[in-house]
Amino acid sequence: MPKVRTAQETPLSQDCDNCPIRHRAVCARCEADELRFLETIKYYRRFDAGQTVVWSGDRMDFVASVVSGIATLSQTMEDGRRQMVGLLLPSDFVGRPGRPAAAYDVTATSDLVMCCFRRGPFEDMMRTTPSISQRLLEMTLDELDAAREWMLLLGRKTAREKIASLVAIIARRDASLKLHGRSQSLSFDLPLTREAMADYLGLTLETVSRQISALKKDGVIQLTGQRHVTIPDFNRLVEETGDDTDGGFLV
Amino acid sequence: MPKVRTAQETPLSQDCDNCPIRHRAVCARCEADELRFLETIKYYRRFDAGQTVVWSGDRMDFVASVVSGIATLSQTMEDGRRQMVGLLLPSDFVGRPGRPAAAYDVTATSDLVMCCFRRGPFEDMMRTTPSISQRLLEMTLDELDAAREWMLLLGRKTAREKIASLVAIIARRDASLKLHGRSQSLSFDLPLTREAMADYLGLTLETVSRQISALKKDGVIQLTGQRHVTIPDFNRLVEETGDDTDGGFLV
DNA sequence: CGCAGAATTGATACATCTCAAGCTGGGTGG
DNA sequence: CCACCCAGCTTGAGATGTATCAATTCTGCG
Repeated sequence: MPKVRTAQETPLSQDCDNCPIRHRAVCARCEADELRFLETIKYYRRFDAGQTVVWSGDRMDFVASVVSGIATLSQTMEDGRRQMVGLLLPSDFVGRPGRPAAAYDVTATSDLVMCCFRRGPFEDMMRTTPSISQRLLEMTLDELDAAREWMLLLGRKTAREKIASLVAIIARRDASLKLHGRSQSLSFDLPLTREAMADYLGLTLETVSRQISALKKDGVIQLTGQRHVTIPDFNRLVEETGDDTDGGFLV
Repeated sequence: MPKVRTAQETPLSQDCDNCPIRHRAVCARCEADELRFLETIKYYRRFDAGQTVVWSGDRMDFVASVVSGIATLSQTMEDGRRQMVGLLLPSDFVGRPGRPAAAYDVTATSDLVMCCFRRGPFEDMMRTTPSISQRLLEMTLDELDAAREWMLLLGRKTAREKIASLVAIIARRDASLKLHGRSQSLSFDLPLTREAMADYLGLTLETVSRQISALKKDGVIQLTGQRHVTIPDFNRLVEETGDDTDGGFLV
């Protein structure tokens, strides 16, 4: 039967105008002439699910946008304890202008396509092109808010609240992509293994599994197979997250 | 004996040239004429230790730099669980351009002086002055790195490692202010109560107290009174943090 | 001197981790 | 085509680190 198709096989256009993340990525505010320049310093790279994009400490000669798929940022301690510190979705930015080495491990969680910009020319462009650096500032401030939300989760939430929060975040993102209404029942695949969820939530994978089972038993979520989730009542799920039920949601 | 002097009593110059944070704050890269403009939109505010600067959700018509003293950013859940998500030291930036309301509680941990810029004019200036927005981007990227380091601490470190990490961070900052050599014995005051440390570390204050006692008993730190700490061997302390002993330290 | 806030210390409870065994589903080789 | 295999997942039993509840003890200050 057909072998799994690896990510390298399909070619990609260099054309920024038809790019699916054109209006959300770091280039969102660029004018036509600026895009033409970006096209000269960019190249696409594809990774299969599970592949490592870069290791922490490796030299990194590019910065990039996630075009499709999901990647994670994580840190590992000497004895192997691991903490995910970023979940990168399409349009998110990877790398730090001015920094020659990766500060975190970057891993493709699904098949992944990245739009890479050679770091030197990109840095030059940032100096002269406010539309790039202003957009990057905005995105970085959003990421900082998300990181702080995550600090509350890691420091103070219970295992059950952590799982509910993660499911709610994935549900929200999925809903925003599919443009559903809010209160009807939502249904989507979890893009992470139990182990990756554990790394994200500061738990063990056994605890993740137990809490998912508990939320299922209590009717907060329904599972089809191991990855597919249905949310019968989104408000009920939000109650389980420990967050304010009324507004105030960032990112 | 003399009454505690409240923060309001000493007047302050508006002169940016003599500002103690001139070369580290958001204005670090400004030219003389840009400073002259900033002087027209800025004002100082003082807060006593313990005072709240703003509450999460409050309207916030300014952004600001910490001139002296220490402030914290924190989030509170409905049932009172609290997590600190930022520790603001002199030269750090408070507030988000473009956001009309505070996203976090901001509290003065010590007597505090802030240099506030009216938000509207500051945002206008950002659009036209790359030296401001580029510096802000750099500072925000640094904060994001610090937040991610903190996520590792919150998600994966033991209580003992958390305390050691906090003490090491305060020691490093103190050393960088005083320009000590690295390995000689360091000595400084903890700028936080046990409760504030607990909020920072995702622990209870009892656990903080116990772990400080344990590090003291093991000779990793020495205590004079409840707040003053001496580090006889900085490398020994770093070993207790769980971090890589060799290089790779961010922020 | 005595009070109030901050910190320490003790005893116990409990959430999560750890170690271990078994399950499930999809791909593969015989 | 079937049995096997393996990664991913679930479940169980017991260990352990931290929280919780409750007394004291410090310390600075009025």
